[in-house]
Amino acid sequence: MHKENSSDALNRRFLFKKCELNTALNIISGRWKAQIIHSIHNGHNRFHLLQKELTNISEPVLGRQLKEIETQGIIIKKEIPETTPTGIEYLLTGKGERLIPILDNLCNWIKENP
Amino acid sequence: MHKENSSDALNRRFLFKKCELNTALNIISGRWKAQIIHSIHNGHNRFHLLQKELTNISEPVLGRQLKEIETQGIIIKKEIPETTPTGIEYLLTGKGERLIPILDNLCNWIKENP
DNA sequence: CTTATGACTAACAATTTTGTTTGCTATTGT
DNA sequence: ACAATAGCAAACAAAATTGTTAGTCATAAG
Repeated sequence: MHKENSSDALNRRFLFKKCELNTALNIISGRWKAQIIHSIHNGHNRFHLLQKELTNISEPVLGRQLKEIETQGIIIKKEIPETTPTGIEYLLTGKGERLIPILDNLCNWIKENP
Repeated sequence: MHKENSSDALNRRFLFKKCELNTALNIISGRWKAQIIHSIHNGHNRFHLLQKELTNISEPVLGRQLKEIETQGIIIKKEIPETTPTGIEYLLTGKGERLIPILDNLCNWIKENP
């Protein structure tokens, strides 16, 4: 986990204070996070659908990434009634939705500046 | 370094293929990179100026981050003539300049969605 | 002749991130 | 009875990122 007072942790906090840009990047820069957010936006909004989309991801890894972006308020979980076992839907929050165009810009930036 | 065939490396490549978004994020998601790009844009375009801006960064770390964003074509180095020791200026390339508004959007996104 | 400057680099250690193995829940289909 | 489904979680191992220590070069100032 985190060591609170390692140089690494101190530097991370220094950057968070310096500019919100670093906070934002911290949220979306995990290995699968941006892709998960995009995939949910494209309708792959169930655990097993995401597993299919992200061929090589393992269950614990997907679970962790989902939990982290949930903690950051990018997605929320919603139980689907009358399903067994109880299905869970992932939905983008407003914050999450407003991130989508920025991710698209990033995508186009690379396409136009290879 | 890199292990070419570790699961981690394979997954990274899977994502690069899946969507350019992941390539873009890979370029800017190092600990200091986005902040360095922004600082250069704001005129802190010398090695020693960046060191002052990023209080706690060490020289080897700054050197590495600069080299990486140079390799990605975000910045270029330029010798300043008639200086001893020879000074180096860092300049954003076109690709780098076109990244700035996107970083600003990310910054505003967090400010507006805390 | 020692120290300072500007701009690094290699080698190594600390820390964090990512991935793996194993196990769980409750219900339905065979 | 047994496997299958959907959706996880803890504990651990592997790998990558980040930070540290020590050194380089050429010139100029004290």
